[in-house]
Amino acid sequence: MMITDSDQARPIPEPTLRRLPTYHHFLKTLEAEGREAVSCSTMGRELNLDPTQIRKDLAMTGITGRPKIGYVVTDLIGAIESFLGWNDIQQAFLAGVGNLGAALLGYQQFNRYGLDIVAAFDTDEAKIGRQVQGKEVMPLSKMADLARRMHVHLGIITTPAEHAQYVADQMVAGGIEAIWNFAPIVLSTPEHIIVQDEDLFSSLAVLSRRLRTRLQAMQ
Amino acid sequence: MMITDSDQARPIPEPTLRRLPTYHHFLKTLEAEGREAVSCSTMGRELNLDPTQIRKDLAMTGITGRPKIGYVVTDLIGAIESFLGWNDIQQAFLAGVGNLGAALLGYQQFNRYGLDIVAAFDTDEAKIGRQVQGKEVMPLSKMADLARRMHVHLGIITTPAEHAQYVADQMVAGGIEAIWNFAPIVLSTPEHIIVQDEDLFSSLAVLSRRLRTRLQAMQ
DNA sequence: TTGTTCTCGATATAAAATTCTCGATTTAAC
DNA sequence: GTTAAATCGAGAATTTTATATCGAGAACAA
Repeated sequence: MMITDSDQARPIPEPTLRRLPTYHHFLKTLEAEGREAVSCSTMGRELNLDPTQIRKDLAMTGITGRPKIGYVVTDLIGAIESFLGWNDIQQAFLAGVGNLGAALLGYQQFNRYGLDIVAAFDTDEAKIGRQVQGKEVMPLSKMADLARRMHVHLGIITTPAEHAQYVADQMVAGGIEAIWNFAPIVLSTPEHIIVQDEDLFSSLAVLSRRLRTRLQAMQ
Repeated sequence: MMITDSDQARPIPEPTLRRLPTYHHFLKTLEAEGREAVSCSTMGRELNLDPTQIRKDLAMTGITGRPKIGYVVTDLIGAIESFLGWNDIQQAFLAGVGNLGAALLGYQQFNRYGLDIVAAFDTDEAKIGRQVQGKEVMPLSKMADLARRMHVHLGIITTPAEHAQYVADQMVAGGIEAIWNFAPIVLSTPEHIIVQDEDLFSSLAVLSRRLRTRLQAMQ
């Protein structure tokens, strides 16, 4: 019987998933330099991580290394990409063409990481019909219907907090399976919907607290 | 002897810090609705979190609740804000006026969360001298010196990965204490510098993997 | 060939975070 | 008053995550 990573009984730890892109990026630079192989010890030194932790993370992708050598760089990159599903590109809709929404629309890099934002939606009449980063902004009212017809499974919410729940409801109505939510609220969605929150303020809180503690210690 | 939260011997768990803004935002909406008090059970139901976990998180801020009642909403908001240092506003420099950098420059909300981006820097001649979101873009070469003269302690990096390390070095040279890093690389900085990484791709990885697993399960 | 060094991978241990349990306390209803 | 319901706060138990240990395998130098 063939063993694939989807046979894994236990879900992948989220900390592991969050570290994989770090490895991926580092490996890409190694690849660009022409490095053939790399060990966890080397990576650990560069990335300030425990080598054992890296080894366990990488093992999750199903790849195996060789004693004394480590892992083949290109294989490792491929393993991470296929593990994360970055090979088959997902089409996505984005709702909320403000500062952040426009920024995400312009992130060409996403195309290399499994994500293609194919359309943007907003309720602001001034924005509808205009092109932002080369993508046309359409009325939010058309989103659900279009999502269903185009079989789009992924939605990105970059609206203000107060509109995020409505947008999420529309996405669910349109048959969207997963939501990348940049609004700082907890969305209420059916059980089966995958929601990934990306809250800038969470990150800012960690930073603020540390800096405050530091500055206070210095008086 | 007065006990303040800075007397805490043990560092605050990062997961706790990351959840505090979630509570804060929820409490703000309660406040707007005129709610006087709230219990952990109520919050837990709304935010899909364990009430005990919320209770422990809130206890970190030093606030105390009352049985049967819960916490006073406005007190709680104040406790979180002062705990995170969101009351005294930090001036910050931002380097890298691309899509994301420009978006952050336009985030007026930051002013209410202890952050004021006072200047932006870039190496692109086409951007230098221009106003972005009402803030003038200056040459990166002037950043370190200005940081020192203006006593700016916080730097935000929104450059492409390949320039992030150089920018970080400049920030450190300018006496900056803390860096909010949006570039997807691990910065190498002196021990005492606080670095908070905000990697969109980490978040995307979690989402990608879950969606891939889901779609695969459905064939 | 033989010994040395490096690294993987499995297992064990430790630390951190979450969840559960329960007594004490307060409010509000009876 | 007395009782019932709700909730806090402290501590225990569980789960998850991170780190340490160690044997075996592979490359390389002598």
